[in-house]
Amino acid sequence: MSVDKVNKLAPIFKTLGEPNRLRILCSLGLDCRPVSDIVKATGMTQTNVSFHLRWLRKAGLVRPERRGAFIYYCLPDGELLEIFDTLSAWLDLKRWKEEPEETNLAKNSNIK
Amino acid sequence: MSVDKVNKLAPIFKTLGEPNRLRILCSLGLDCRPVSDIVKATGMTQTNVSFHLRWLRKAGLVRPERRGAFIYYCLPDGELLEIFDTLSAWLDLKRWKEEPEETNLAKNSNIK
DNA sequence: CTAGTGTATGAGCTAAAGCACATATGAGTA
DNA sequence: TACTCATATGTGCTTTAGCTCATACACTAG
Repeated sequence: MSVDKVNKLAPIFKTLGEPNRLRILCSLGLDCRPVSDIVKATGMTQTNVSFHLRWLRKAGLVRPERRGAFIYYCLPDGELLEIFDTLSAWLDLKRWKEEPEETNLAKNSNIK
Repeated sequence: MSVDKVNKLAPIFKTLGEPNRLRILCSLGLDCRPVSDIVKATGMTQTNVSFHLRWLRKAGLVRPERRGAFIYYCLPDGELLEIFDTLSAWLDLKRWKEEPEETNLAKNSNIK
């Protein structure tokens, strides 16, 4: 994988790596929703939702759309959610087992 | 998407969101490589590579395997890299355009 | 125009991440 | 055993992310 790809993907992963931002994407699903809906759905403060929406906007993962006094946010499409599912399934099957509680690679030679 | 899935995915995304960690995964590809190889390939310091490898281990994305004096690191399989490609392609096609340099949603009503 | 609602922004605090230096551990070798 | 190489860990520093409070901005209704 190229340097370019790393530079493109890392900021996206970083954006997705914050649980509240992932919850916001989650709560959007395939619909467009106003901020106030997201606030209700997630239980986060309005300020904090707006804070994270800025990250998501800058990452290009959501788009704001004003409708009267409200600003609706939408995902580009459903594929991102599908990628989440693919990754989730992969994690369940393939991920290496967690190292047993604080394995100290230097102190225990339990590796082979 | 459920709360469980968010709790499972967010730490993975967070792990992948650090450019140096992504570069390390990158430099592994489908092979198993010793730390010293990663150091050479990435130009990072040994300390820093070890620091990030710990994150990757805890996330279950790499596994250490001692071979003599060396410790080799491997990915579980190639699917993770494929997921990267899928996401990368999606970003190229579907991602919303970045908001024009510091668009201030409060100050400009250029949103329809 | 004024008041009220919805949302974004700025300042400031705190906790955590990223990094390097020094050092410890573990394996191989003489 | 003692020495060297490969890698991990501990400590401390600096930067950044996440959060909240207060406030500004945009729109609507009267």
